[in-house]
Amino acid sequence: MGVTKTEIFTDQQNNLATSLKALAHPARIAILQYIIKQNACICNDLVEELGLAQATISQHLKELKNIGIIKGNIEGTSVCYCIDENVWQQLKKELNTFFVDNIGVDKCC
Amino acid sequence: MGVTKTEIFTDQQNNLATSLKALAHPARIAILQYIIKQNACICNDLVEELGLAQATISQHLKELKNIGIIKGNIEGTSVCYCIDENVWQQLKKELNTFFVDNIGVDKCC
DNA sequence: ATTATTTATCGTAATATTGCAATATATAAC
DNA sequence: GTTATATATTGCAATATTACGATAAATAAT
Repeated sequence: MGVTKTEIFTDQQNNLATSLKALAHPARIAILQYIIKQNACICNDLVEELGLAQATISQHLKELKNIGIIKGNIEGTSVCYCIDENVWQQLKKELNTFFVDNIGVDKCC
Repeated sequence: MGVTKTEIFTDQQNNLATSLKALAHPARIAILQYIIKQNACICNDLVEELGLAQATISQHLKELKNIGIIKGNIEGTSVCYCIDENVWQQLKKELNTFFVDNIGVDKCC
């Protein structure tokens, strides 16, 4: 086959997996780090900063937009991208819930 | 092409992306949640719990083992899997660093 | 109006991922 | 030794991802 069986998992599991998948690429991590450092940026900044083709950067931006973690404001001919604070904090919270502390040591059989 | 250009990113970016990719599948999230709930489990428990083929579960376990977040102790014919506490906490810490708090609101242009 | 700038989309090639049946391996039980 | 049990590996088909050139679309500058 080659297709994930989403129907056998919970919405929470599917959604978290989707969000993590969007972050799980070095270019997209680099994009987010750059946006955070600069507060905001346009696509072309990232093309110069990262050294990937414009089409490739645009595609990565689209994937980040799909999970809502960034949003873009049109400014003349360019688009200004920044972090969506609400989505960012929501994902941070979900990850904190997942990475619960009391796992307890030496519980392996 | 079709292959990630790892050489243009930092080790930190590549490593974080690799770890996140290992978590970014609903089956692997479900596996980790089950191990945490039960403290430990064997492959067959997961086959029954998740309803995926044994070969598929074994493959997912392998990917989780690859990033070190779980480890397996051989117990007779079965293998007992549990969370590797150190790797788990390390990843949690890296994610907390990434999800730094002071992003600041309304910084978009 | 024409030209430059910026981004998005389409098409395509290379590679990776997902899932499973079949099979191999390795220990336990008889 | 044979059989049962549990896991890993191999091979394969279906699908997804990554990257980029070419091109479209939309505004800005001249």
